[in-house]
Amino acid sequence: MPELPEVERARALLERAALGRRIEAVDDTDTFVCRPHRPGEIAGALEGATLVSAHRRGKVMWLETDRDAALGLHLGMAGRIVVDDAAEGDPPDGAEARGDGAPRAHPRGWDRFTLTFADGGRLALRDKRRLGRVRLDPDLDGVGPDAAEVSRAVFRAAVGAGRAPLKARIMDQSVIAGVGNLLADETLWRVGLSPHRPAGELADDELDHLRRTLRAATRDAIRRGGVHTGEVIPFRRRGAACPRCGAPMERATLGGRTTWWCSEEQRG
DNA sequence: ACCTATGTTGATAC
DNA sequence: GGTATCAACATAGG
Repeated sequence: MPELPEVERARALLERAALGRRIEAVDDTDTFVCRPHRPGEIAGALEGATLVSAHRRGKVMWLETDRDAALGLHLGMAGRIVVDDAAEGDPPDGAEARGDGAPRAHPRGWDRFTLTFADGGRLALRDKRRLGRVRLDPDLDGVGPDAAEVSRAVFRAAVGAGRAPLKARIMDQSVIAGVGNLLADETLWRVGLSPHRPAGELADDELDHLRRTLRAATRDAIRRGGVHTGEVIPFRRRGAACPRCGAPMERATLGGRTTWWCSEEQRG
């Protein structure tokens, strides 16, 4: 699930539901999710601290505390943030208990990291695949500028270089941060650019158009609830036709990820 | 049963 | 250094 839009919604949930609360206990016993920390290390740094702010760059989130320690959170491939047993996007409280709402996406058994607050509530990283990650004081050195905020000049210089295919370039988190597989396909389809174009061959006006469209696609996805709400996402399947022009959608593996594009509007 | 697929990233090899 | 490939995890589905 989680690309920039999902992470931003998770960050907003943390901001409105977790700030100001005091941490009483920490479960950091999943050594894969909490690597390279030892069990108890994160707990020792955070127990007794109060959460004061929630931040994001690309797909990396972190919570600052009233101590010297920050709590880094990465949702990986399937992670969600759950506060007081409600995740962002869940049906209203009580719906599940009454049996008239959609079931929660993941049972509590997939909580890989948990903060228990002094008020009795809890915050969890719920992640069935365990590819999410929790770290103290996360290192942001290798994370490029946020895809939703990068300036035109920086975007031109960063994205318009190299001979890797355009799709691989915009998914490179050290180049710009936040774009994943679905947002990349959605954005390139909206612009009408081939995912195979060598990034360094793009003209400045193409890069500007790409940046504008990426920001629009990102905004739309945040507002609508996630990258799966993209216009072309339902057409990423065998036999589908482009919803704009009717030409066949094509598929290939690019940058290690399954890529779909319109055979007509996104010619190389 | 067996094979593929999946929104991520990081280590490794060329 | 930049780029490509595979492995890490745990499912779900054909």
